[in-house]
Formats: sequence, structure tokens, C-alpha cells
Amino acid sequence: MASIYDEMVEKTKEKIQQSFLQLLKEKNFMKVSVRDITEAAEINRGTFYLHYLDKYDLLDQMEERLLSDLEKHLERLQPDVLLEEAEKGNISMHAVEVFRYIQLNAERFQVFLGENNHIGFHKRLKQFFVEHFMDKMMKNENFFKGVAVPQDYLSSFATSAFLGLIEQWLENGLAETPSEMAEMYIQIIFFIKNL
Amino acid sequence: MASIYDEMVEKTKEKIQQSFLQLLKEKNFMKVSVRDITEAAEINRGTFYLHYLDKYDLLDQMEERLLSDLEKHLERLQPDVLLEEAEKGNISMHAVEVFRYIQLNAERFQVFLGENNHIGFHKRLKQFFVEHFMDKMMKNENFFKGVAVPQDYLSSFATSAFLGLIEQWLENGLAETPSEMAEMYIQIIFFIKNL
DNA sequence: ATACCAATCAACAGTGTGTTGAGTGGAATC
DNA sequence: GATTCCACTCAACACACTGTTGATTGGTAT
Repeated sequence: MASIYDEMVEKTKEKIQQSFLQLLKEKNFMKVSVRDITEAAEINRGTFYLHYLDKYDLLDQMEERLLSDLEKHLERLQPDVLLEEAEKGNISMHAVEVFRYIQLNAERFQVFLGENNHIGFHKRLKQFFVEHFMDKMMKNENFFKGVAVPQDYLSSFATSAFLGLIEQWLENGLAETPSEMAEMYIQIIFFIKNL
Repeated sequence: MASIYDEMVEKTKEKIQQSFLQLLKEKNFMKVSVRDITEAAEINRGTFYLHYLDKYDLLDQMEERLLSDLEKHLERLQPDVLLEEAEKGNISMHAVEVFRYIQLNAERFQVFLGENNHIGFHKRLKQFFVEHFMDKMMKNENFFKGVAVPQDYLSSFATSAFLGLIEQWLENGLAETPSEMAEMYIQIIFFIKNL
């Protein structure tokens, strides 16, 4: 059903997104104009507006795509299974998959989380992890049972900690392998749990 | 030495910053124009450029000020003393001071860390805590000694976790008192340390 | 052949930018 | 008391980016 027109559109959007990503490595989101994008993509400026409302919409769609793909990897990750495996000294395959996905899309994560750019991707990502992972985690296990700190604070605390790990990884230029990261993550989670 | 001219300049800059802050509550940083700012501040648009290069410079100066003031509170906080006190069940007065400073400047922190605004304040704040606090913390104590995870990852992890706590506090509209926050923070730090 | 569709092109009014040069009024200096 | 100084005002400037429009091109499907 993918007509040649659909492919044409896909190709154009791909060019736009790639050029945009490239530009975001150099400049602020704010300093990147639609003009810049379309010139880099070698398309007419008017064409941009056939696909996106404005550059906010473009960024939003790209972020949305990144997160919805991440969701697919994350939903396979069962907190209870993960912890069970961890107790046996194994690393859940699905946990590695999550880090592998991040590695595969490192360019996007780096740019969207980079200090110049991103408007709210950090918050968005954090919210995402709280909803799709941490909440499950905290409900399915007697997590943090030893600490008299409200749920929402613990959730924010743990999620931010996890994000901090990922940010450091991205900043280090992905020097570690996804397996190493998964192991590191398990260690920390486990370490926090084991009180 | 504060001539009447200096006061005049201070007053104008104050008006600009206040109007800017107010506008950032409503709109994106990007959607706030210099025009908007000067109209709200009831000054001539040209006057803005007598004090700031552009709106980036304005934001930068405001962030810088917030962090350099925070630094003064933070440098009094000795990690070893903090942990010593914690062992005795006390909360370090200086730890409370840090949260009190954040409470006092909540408006700014909320806006700069808000999802719409801020370009890199989160990263800046994180970097700030890593340098001014976490590094000291980790060197002065045998922290995380039970976990085989590299220093930089632990540092990023712990700092993000701490920031997560603060973000949640700001999001909750500062429902807790600075003392309660300090206690919560000590509990988590202590909890992590006590392995 | 003809209707379709993505993309092109040129032109549009509107808005914001940063800068300039002349002018205002109060404060400090002589 | 005249003059200089200074923050600020005001109007105007060229320039850049925006989002939209209507006409056009060149392949593709009917």
C-alpha cells in the first residue's frame, strides 16, 4: 500500500529530519531557522510547511517517535523478572535491549538532551520513565521499604538517578557497551533495593 | 559609592528581569521577544540593549546570579560534618539553609527548570552540584564502596537523584518545609551510604 | 488524455532584530 | 548658574525569518 507518493513524502521528511539533527549539533534550536533546515535539506522552504506546522512541530514529532519506539522496548521489561534475574546474577536480556536502543539512537538522545538544545525533552523523558517503568517498579516490589520518604519523591529521585546514568553514558561518548550499562544499572538498582 | 546612576541602572535591570520572569511563566523562552519584555517593563526597547546583548545574555546573567548565590550557601556545607551529624540523628543547619535558599528563589528555579523554558539550566545546575558538592562528598567518604561502578557514573547518578528530589519539591509547589526536605535528603543519602 | 500529487518558485505582509543619531531631563562638576 | 555627564527615550533603518498563497513543473495513476 506504500504508493510512490508515500515514499516520496517519507524521503523528504527524512531529509528534513536529518538536516535538522545535523544543525542542532551546531546551534541552538532557537537559532536554527526553517530556512537553515530547508537549505541544508536542499528542498524548497514551502515544502517544509507541507509536512510540519513549524519547527516546534518538527521537534515534537521527532521526540514523540523516539519515545514511542523506546516504549516498545520498555514494555517488555518486567520489573519482577528483572529483579529475580538480578538475584541470580543474570542481566535481563530486555534490559540490555533498552540500552541497545539508546545506543542505536544515541545521536538523537545526545542532541535532544544536549545543553544548548532541547526545550523539555529531559522532562519528557523523565516523565516517560516514571510512567512506564518506575511506577511499575515501585508497586510490584517492596521498594525502599526502609525509608520514610513519600512515594512521589522516591519516584522522582530514582528516575532522575537512572537518567543521570544514561546522561553520563551519552556524555562519555557511549564508551561502555549496552551490556555493561545494563549491569551497572542492575547493580545500582539492586544496591538500592538491598536494604 | 553607589551613585544615583548606579541605582538607576539597577532599578531598570530589576524591572527587566522581573518582567522577563513573569513572561517566562506564560510562554517559552523562544516565544518571549525583547519587545514583550520591554513593553512589560515599560521601558524603551533600545534601553534593553544598553544592558544586555540579547535575551540569551539576559537569561544567562540571571542563571549565573542564581548559581553564584547558591554557591555561597553550598560552600558552608561540609560533607563529613553533614554525615557525622546525620549519624547522631541531627540535620545539619547548613543543609537546611540550602533548601531555604531554593525556597526563597523558588520562582526562578521553577521557571528555569520548567518544561517549556530553560535551555540548559538543568545541565548547568547538575554540573554545579557535581563540582561543588558531589565530588567533595565522594572523596571525603568511602561512599558507594560496595558497588563496582565507575566514579563519574556514580557522581552523575547521585547528583541527578538529588536534583530529582528538588525538582519534585518544586513541582509539588514547595509543600514541604526546608527542614523536611533536608531530612528527606539526609535519609536518602544515609540510606545509600549505609550499605 | 487527463486527472492527480509532491515539490518548486516567487511574491506577500507581518513581526522581530540590533543599531543608529538626535533629543530629554535630572545630577554632578566647574 | 552654566556646562558636562549620564541613563533613558524616540523614531527610523536595513535585515532576517515567518507562514501563506497562487501559479507551475514533471512524473504517476486512471
